[in-house]
Amino acid sequence: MRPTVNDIARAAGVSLATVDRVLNARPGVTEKTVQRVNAAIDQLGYVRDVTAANLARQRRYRLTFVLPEAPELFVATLRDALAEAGRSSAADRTEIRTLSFPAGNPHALVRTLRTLNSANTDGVAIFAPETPHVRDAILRLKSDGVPIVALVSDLPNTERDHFVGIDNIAGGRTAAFLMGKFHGKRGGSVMVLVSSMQARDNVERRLGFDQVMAESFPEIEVLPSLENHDDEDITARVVSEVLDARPDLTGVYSVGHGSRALVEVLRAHHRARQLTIVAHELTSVTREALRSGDIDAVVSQDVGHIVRSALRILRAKIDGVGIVPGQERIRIEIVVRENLS
Amino acid sequence: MRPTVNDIARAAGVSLATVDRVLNARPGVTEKTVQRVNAAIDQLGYVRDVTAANLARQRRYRLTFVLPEAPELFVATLRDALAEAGRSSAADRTEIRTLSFPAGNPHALVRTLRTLNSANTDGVAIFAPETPHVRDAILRLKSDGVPIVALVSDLPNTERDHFVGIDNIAGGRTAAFLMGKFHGKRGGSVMVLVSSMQARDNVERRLGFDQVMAESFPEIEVLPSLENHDDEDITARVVSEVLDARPDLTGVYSVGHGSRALVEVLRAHHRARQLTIVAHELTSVTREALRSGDIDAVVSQDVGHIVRSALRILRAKIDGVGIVPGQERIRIEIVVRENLS
DNA sequence: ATGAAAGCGCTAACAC
DNA sequence: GTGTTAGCGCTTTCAT
Repeated sequence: MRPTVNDIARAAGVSLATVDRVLNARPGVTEKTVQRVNAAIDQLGYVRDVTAANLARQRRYRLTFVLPEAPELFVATLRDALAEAGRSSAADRTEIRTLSFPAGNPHALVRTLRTLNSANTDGVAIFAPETPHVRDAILRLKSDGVPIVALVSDLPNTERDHFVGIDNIAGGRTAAFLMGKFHGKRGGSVMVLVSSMQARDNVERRLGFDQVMAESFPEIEVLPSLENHDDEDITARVVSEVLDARPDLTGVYSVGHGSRALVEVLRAHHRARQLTIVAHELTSVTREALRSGDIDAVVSQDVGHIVRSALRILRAKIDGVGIVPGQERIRIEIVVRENLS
Repeated sequence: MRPTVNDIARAAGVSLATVDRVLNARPGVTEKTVQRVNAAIDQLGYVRDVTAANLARQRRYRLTFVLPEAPELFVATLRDALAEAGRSSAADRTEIRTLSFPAGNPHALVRTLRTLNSANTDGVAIFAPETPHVRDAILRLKSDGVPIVALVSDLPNTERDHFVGIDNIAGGRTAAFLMGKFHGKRGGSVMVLVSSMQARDNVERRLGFDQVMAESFPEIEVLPSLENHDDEDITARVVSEVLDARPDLTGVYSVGHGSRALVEVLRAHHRARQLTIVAHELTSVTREALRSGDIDAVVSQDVGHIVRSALRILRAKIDGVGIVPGQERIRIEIVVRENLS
């Protein structure tokens, strides 16, 4: 039988209330008593039953997800995963609220963040680019005692409690490895399409991609980044231009979270099948393009895992308990036609 | 505020005990009362608090894992994952017991299974080949009311409650896709090394592999399976023979759970780098061989995920609650040098 | 500074 | 058949 607070109380010769005070590091206990209780705790090997504690405490976890209002399908899949998680969240006493801000509008984002405080939320998960004002808003929330996790794109200068997403440099390296290996030993040139060089994840992916292309596949020329700012018209135009200008093109690397316009243009030009195409994020578009053979490989991250992980981590931070690191490591998934779930 | 049993009792005009009886489908309640309680339940939108129920019930989950005593590193990684899970299992009132049987000894396995019953275990996870006696032993356990999940290799004729592992046909298809794509458009021949054609997962992988090689890469010849029965000496010998007999060999597909001897022989013959090599399961050996470039790709399954999933599913079956399918889907992971955790 | 006692949402004896 | 009551392991007033 596992020892309970009662066993500790008896062993230490104090009351339940005192044990509880020590357990929760609350003031009003003599140092000597604290010692005695702690001695009993590790002598009996006590581990507190978090579920019982939460029951007594009537704990609810009011968690807020802050997501961009963006056209990319990836964000939609993330929202779907969140909605799915919301369905079973009542069972874990979790209330999920989602706040949206227009992508690329840091002011709106900051305004949104300003509405949040420890009185109305117990934890925040945020998918947003890091700008100075955003950083300040997050620091304020943190100092208000609200745990924060960064989703998908890290916010390294905000003291966020955790980053839930893939290592994007390694993601770019993986994309390059696949590009090089699928490409074959002949020379060629690869177009790189990014959504924005402001987005940290995009920059990191491009960096990793360049590293491996240079190291391992020097015979392939990597063209300068084309920025599309997540605008499908821009994408259509710049991709068309390159396609016309470079009949020798052999590959395309789509760095950002959206690939719809790219796939459409490549198909219209009848170039998709001859090119080696590597994209990021599994969405209805990339899924279908993998199936048809238009895209060769997708480097992805499991949005369901990201959401569940964010929830677990926030709850753990709120409860002040540890996490299982292995369970929270978001893997860099490689998806090809044959392992398409 | 979420409604509680008290609210239901009040609304239905009955006592707590009666609500509890209805909730747990226990006998001794008039049909009419049942109706009234159920009406109140869905009128108030009641969802039972499973943690509170488990607290009151003092529920412990005594779970048994039955694993082969096998030389392959993969089994060792599975055991490690289990040990890791065991460390935090006290928090979820779960007691994990591991039973081992000598690989390839169905009698010993059956003897082990016979020691199990509903009095000494609440759920069983088993990684073993399906033989008639094994099937009977499992059916007996099932009819004793013990939930069963099959790990890694399915036991489809045993009415196991769930299979926790990858779709091995798709796993073989994935391996073939990588083999073909990495191989390049020249002809060639691929050696296939299986551990045993008795093992269902091996057979399925080989099947999937052949499908895709025939469909998509007909220019590559796929050689007949070489069985090694997980014996490293046999592996060394047969691989050496083929290597000598087929200087035109261009690829190797390692189907089984172990690849140590294979990697060693290929290195000794200085053939690893020129060949396209695809193996299964991420272990210290395949990890190192990916890093060195000796193995090109590994098709794997996350053992940590497998173990956590098995635990969640068994607990859910015991509690009679549902699972989140997306969370329990074991992904077919593709691991290359650059996304090596 | 410490303790007694009630209660969180649910289950399970034991009455009636 | 149905209700009363005492917990499960922990937290939290409110006394002392």
